[in-house]
Order: sequence, then C-alpha cells, then structure tokens
Amino acid sequence: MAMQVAPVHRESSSSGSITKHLTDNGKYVRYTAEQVEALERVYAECPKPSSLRRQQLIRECPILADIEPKQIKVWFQNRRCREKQRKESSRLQIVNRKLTAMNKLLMEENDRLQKQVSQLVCENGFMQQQLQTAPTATDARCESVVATPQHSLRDANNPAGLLSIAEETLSEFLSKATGTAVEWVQMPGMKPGPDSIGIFSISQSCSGVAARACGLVSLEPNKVSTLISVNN
Amino acid sequence: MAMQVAPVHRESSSSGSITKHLTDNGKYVRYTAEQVEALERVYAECPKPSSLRRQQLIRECPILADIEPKQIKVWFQNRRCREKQRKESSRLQIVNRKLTAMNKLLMEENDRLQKQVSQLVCENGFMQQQLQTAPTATDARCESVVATPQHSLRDANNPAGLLSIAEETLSEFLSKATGTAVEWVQMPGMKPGPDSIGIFSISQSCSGVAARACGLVSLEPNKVSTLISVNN
DNA sequence: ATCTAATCAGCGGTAAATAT
DNA sequence: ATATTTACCGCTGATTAGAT
Repeated sequence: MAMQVAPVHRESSSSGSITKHLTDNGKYVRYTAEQVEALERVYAECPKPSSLRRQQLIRECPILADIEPKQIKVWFQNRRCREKQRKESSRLQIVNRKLTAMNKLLMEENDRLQKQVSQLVCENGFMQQQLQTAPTATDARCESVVATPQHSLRDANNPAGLLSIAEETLSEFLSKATGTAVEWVQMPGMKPGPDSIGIFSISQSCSGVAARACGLVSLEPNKVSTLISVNN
Repeated sequence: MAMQVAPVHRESSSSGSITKHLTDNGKYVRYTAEQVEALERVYAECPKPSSLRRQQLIRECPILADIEPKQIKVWFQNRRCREKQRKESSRLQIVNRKLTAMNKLLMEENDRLQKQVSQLVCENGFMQQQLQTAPTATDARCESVVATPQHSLRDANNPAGLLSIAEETLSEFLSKATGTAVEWVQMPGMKPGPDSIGIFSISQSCSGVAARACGLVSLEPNKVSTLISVNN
C-alpha cells in the first residue's frame, strides 16, 4: 500500500545549485591521478581523518582545492569500505589456503603416526613375548598400551568437498614451499598467544648448498610443539 | 512509517532533457519494493536477460513502466556483480569455519597419536633394556627388531652443519611464532620445485621426558632430511 | 555493443556526543 | 530525559574504463 513513490524521473538539468561535483552535464568527475595520489598518501597514515584534519588537508594541498569538504569525507568513507572488502576477501583466501595445506599435512602425519604406532605395538608384542619366554623377566606392565584404539580419524574428517579443495590447494602449497621465506600474518579465529598454528618454509643457502626447512607449529598454553625439517 | 519518499531537493529547472537516465535532480531514487521484487523474480530465472527480454519485461510489467531500459540493464549488471561478491565472501567464510574445525580435530588426533608413540617408545626401550640385562635371549634376531626404521633414521641424519642451520632457523622461527600464522613470500632466485613432501615422526624418550621429533618433506632419492622437534 | 570491475555518490539507519 | 547534531556504515543506483 501507499508507496506511491511519486514522481520518478523527469529529466532535469543540473540546477546548478550546490552540486558542484557533477558537471553541467550531470556526469561524474573522476578525481585526477594527482588528487587520488594525495588522498592516498594521507590515507596511508590516517585512514580516518577528523573533519579538522580534512579541512587542513584541503588548505595545504592545492590540488584538492576544487573538491568540496563533503566529498573528501565521502572519499575516505568509500576508501575504507573498499579496503575492508578487498582485504577481507584476500585475507580469507590466504587463510583458507593455509588451513587446507595444513589439514593435508596433518592428515599425512597422522597416517604416518598410525603406521608407526602399529609397528611399535608389533615390536612391543614381540619383545614382550621374548621376555615371557625368558623366565627371569618378571614384570608385566605393557598391556595398556596395546589396548589403545586407533581409527577414529579416517571417518571423522572426510567432507568430500573439502578434500578436493584441499588437494587442489595443496599442490599450490607445495609449489610455493620451495624457495620461499616466511612472514607472519594473523590468523582469524586465533588470538595472538596460545592457540595459534602455522606452517612455514624457509630456504637458505649455506656454503654453496641450498638447505630447505619446512615446519609446522602449534602453540598452546602448556606445550610448544614445533616441527622442523632441514634437507639439502 | 510508510517510507515517505518525499524528495527534498531544490527546484529542478527541468529544462535540460539531457540523458533521461540521469537521476532527475541529480538525486537518488531507489526502486520500490514491488519493483525490486519483480526484477528479482526475473533474475531468479534469468540473471542475464537479453536486451530484447528486458524490453519485453518492461512492457509486460506495469510496475516497471517508469524505469528506463538502460536502468534495467544497469540493475541487472549490479545485481550480478554484487551477488557474485557476496557469494564469494560467504563461501569463503563457510569453508574457513569448516577448515578450522577440521584442523582442530586433526590437531587433537595428532597430539593423541604422538603421545601414544612416546609411550610406546618408552616401553619399548624399557623392554629392550630388560632383554639386554637378561642373557637368556638365545636368538640374534631381536636386534633387527630393535633397529626399527625410525630409530635408524634418527641416528643416520645428523650432519652437524644441517643441525646448526636447523637450530638457527628454529630460534628465528620461535621468536616470531607468537600468535601468528605464516604468509608466503616468494624468494628470488629459487624456483618452485616439484619436490614431493611427506611426513615422518620420531619419538624418543629419555629419563621420563618425552622428546618428539616430527618432520615433513619427503625428498627426492638422494636427499636426506633431519628434523628437530621440541615438545615439553 | 555488452559485460565486468572499480568507483562515485545518495539515502536510511544507527550510535555517540551535545544541546535544550 | 529528550531532541538535535554529527559522523559512520551498509546498501544501492549510476558512471567510467577496460576486456571480450
């Protein structure tokens, strides 16, 4: 009901009143490269300048003389918005790639650990048998180990869709993991301090031989587990 | 409430009759709910209607009568663009959450397995000691069992040079590893290589304290790998 | 010529500070 | 306490530039 949004468009000219930012034709005016550059320079130091700072900016910068204060304000607003959107998207992509690669690595390591566990259990059983055949061995404290269950991982983590993503991005990870250095970035749900995890790869050449180190870390309150691998 | 879209603008000299698609007074006119709804209905079936289809749309839909063809076109363009952006962002967030959850599970599983390995190795060493002190062992095969792959791996790869590199790298790494994740930076002069990366882990217990070493990077035939791990 | 991506700008809603 | 001001943000229509 109602709505009746009244007169829609009728053509009308600029009515040359205040709207200086529109040309007589009503077209937009893109800011010149110099203007944008000047604005960006200020933005780099201060993305959210006060109205005082903006006025001062107009005064001290002749290039911006023909831009109205309000437009300066709007420009900064839009600039913040754009950066937020772009950064968010980019950040999410990077983080996702990292998480995917890390998941893959963790799954492989888990697989490796499982195999090792079974082998150790096997050896354990063998030696236990050896000790039993020898009458001198009197102690028996090895049962609890063999009884540990060992298979929950496989079924639990196989969302097929994610796997395909994981595999795809892993290859990218592998391609990047050679000949790269590391730089730290903040992970999303993880506050600085405990709980953060990361992968790294460092390449460096020492005495003519190129050495590469890859690693994975997790920092939690009580344990710092770090894995580093070096090879040449 | 009732919207009350009363345009507040100044008079419009209304002369120009310039391009009609101009917002009348240079003012901003949002389409009504019905109009948007109608457009959305069409968009649901066909997000990219031809110009013919758009003209036909205007004819058959009286609500859109006062919207010009060009505006219809623009509406669909913006509609596509923004849906794309939103969908991407949403998808990334969802994937991110799932990956994070999966990651946590994997880390827990990993930790559990590593503890188990530590315990098994500990018991293994204990029994091995028992067997050595007991001279009753008649067969020589027990040593082959003790010389498990992971054990030999640890002994075999300790070229001091690599160790120093690894330690140095580790300290540098730990100094940065405070609640952060890593970002890849391309290093000049080093091409991404097709080296395959694998994972292995070694656990070793000495006097009650379990030290764990895990490594990734399975290498090409001739390469060696050494790993260092700190776990307390 | 149309599409996509980026950009400019207007409007409504909201929160915080200030004025009445 | 209520009303006004101010700035900010999200959304949206419109424009431009570049690619197809």
